Amino acid sequence: MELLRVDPLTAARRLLGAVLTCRGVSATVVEVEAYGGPPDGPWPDAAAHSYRGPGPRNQVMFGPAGRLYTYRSHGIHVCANVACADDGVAAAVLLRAAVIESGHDVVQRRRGEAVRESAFARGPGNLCAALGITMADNGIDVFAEDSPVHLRLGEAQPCIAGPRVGVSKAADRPWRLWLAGRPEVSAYRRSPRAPAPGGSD
DNA sequence: ACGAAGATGGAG
DNA sequence: TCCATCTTCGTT
Repeated sequence: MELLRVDPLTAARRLLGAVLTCRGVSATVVEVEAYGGPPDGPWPDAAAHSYRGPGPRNQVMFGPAGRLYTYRSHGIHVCANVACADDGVAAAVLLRAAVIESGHDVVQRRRGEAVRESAFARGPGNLCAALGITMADNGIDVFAEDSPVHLRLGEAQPCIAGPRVGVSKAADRPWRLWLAGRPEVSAYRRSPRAPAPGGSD
């Protein structure tokens, strides 16, 4: 996908407003985080899974743009990224929150009756739970017509940037982007292990 | 081989 | 603030 063959921050901007369709649900992406870049290149990112080189878990980050990179977080949750940049360059954009456009009944069933609509896909783990994305989806091309997880890019939209959530390295780098005025965007929580704000980054 | 930390989320 | 749960990684 040509539009995502760019650095992760630019790709993140292009993914805001994109429509994700998967297993009976479609949703508009409203919050993302950029990750990656070569460790010795112009975009070194100590918080990225790719920072210490390719391995079984993160190999999709090193592949072509437009592939889904899923990983398990804390042994419990599934989180999803879209790989970006050129083939061979490790970079990806984490999908952090979305607005459900259709399939509300399906999402309510998946997330539980007590969950409110604004929290349906708030947070990367909840987003995957709502859309039915699992670890079996790792590596699929989200721009292929017959893909079970499909993405359609939208129009460029004005967005706000701030520090990434939950990372202890490069904690102040403003690589989290979101659309203004959206209640579905997750709350900012700094990692308790991150050094004091304003430290080296 | 062992232990700590982790791109989280929900409860207290 | 704490904990569930398990994989990955750094250290012994």
